[in-house]
Amino acid sequence: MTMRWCALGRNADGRITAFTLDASGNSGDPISMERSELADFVRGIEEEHAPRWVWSDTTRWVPQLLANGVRITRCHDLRLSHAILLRSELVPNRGELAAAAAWDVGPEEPDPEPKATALFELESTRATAVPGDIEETLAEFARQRAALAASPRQLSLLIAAESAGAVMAAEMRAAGLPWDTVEHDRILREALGPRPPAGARTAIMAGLADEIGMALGQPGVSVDSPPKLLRALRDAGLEVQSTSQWELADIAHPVIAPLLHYKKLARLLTANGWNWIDEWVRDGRYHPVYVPGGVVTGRWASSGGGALQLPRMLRPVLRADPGWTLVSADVAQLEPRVLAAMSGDRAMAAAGAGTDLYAGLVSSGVVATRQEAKIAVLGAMYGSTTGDSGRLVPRLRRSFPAAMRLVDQAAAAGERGGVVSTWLGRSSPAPSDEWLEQQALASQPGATPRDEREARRVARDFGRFTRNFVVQGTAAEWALSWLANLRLRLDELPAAWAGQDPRAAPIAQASGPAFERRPHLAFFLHDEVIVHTPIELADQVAAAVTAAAASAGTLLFGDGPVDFPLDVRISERAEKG
DNA sequence: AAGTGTGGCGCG
DNA sequence: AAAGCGCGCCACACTT
Repeated sequence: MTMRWCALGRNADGRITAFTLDASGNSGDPISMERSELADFVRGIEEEHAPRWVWSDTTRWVPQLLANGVRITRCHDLRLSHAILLRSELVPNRGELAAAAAWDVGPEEPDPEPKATALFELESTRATAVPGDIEETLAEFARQRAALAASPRQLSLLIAAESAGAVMAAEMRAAGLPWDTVEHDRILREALGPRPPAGARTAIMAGLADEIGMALGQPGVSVDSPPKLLRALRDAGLEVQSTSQWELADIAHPVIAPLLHYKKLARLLTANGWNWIDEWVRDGRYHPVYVPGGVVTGRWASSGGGALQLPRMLRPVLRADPGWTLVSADVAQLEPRVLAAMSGDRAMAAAGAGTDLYAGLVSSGVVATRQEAKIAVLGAMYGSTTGDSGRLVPRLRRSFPAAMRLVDQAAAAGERGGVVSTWLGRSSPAPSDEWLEQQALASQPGATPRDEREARRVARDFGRFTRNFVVQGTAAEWALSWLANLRLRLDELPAAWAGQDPRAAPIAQASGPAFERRPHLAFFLHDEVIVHTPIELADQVAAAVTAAAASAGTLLFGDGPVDFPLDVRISERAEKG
């Protein structure tokens, strides 16, 4: 039998059952095992058959496999797939999925760090976790296969990409991002001065706070409390509505400079200061918790440590192990390129034919400066109507009618309370009952002008959401495809080192047994990826990153005119160890 | 004391 | 410039 899928589930008695299926869905005999046998079982099946593993929830299976040094190539994550298929307007037969309500749950809370133990802890502590037993796993898989069989092909791509994302998120969490705490401490000291006692300001911040109090004529004013600070500013004669930095920046007053400086330092200290290092960096690795599917558009969310908000000033802190280096890549203007590809807008594709789409808009005469191009494009995708951005959008409408029609139609659908879908078929959530009720009330005879105004306002809000949903969501699909393709290419690379004694290959011990001799994904942020790799393979990794981007473009959009150029950098800070 | 809401700011 | 999309996290202020 050709093994195409291998489903795993647990039994009531705590043992694990594996069910293998061929392409027709015929199953082999069930295989029952103790939890302690699972890692070896998966390793053996993976090497011989490389099936698509089918399981309830990747976060409950992969971390323990990785802790035992076992990686898998492909999976079908039933929880994430259920969420997509249940809501997708492209799935015609959603009734059975809707009836399986036990599968419609959000992501689990982050577990404590999985231990490298032979015993698997597959029980969830959460009451609302998805079912993990083998019968329910097989039943849900059958429902999803039926749904996919009745749906357009691209949904199968989306399910595969989402599932690959789940594996990659677990792998990146386990491997961690190589983090130089000495450099981090140096940056903190340079900006903030020596580490203060717990809960206290640094001396530099205290000095700035004194300056602020002096400048306002209110010694001891509370800088950390926006309401109090706002009152103090207004008492000092500054006509501000908030204490936001963008409102303060342009005011000429002695308090502004120390205040903005203080805000910068306070942010650094509380968000990414010494306490953050203590909490999140272990053994030279930052282990962020990625949450695939955590954003409605399909982007990943994160939980713990603010992985998606690492400030630029801390980028020098990312440092490869001795003998290793970091290959970083980001896509130039991913979202407008995705919009050009989705809409088939040939003029917009042509503007992006270089490496800089914004520069392309300038040279084709649509706008005068690169800055204007950026503002105009973002305004078009976000639904801006006022300011410079809103003023520039009509020019785009003339130059790129197909692209603008696509986002305008998505916005119109949202304003009507409708649902829109991404290129691969992820659908937006319907508006809330409250929203619908508000729209209904505003069209009743007794509605006040205020009712109508408010209803129109929230309608436009929802239209901006659906407008952006199709672009942001499709960009997330492109990025997932890119990453998944890259991962497969990276797994082919160690062969390139053949002829060398594998025992001589550099070891990244801190990344754990599954990653210590191979290039691996280390970080992902919407349109940006970082690979941690032995130096010898860095050029090949860079080539793989580029090739993967081309593959993603072809996978989603065929051989269309839109390309997705990358900025690829190999870290210079790594030293041969 | 613990939970919820808000302002502010970091990222794409 | 600070309006227009999506997030997470912190400190403070207010509620229970």
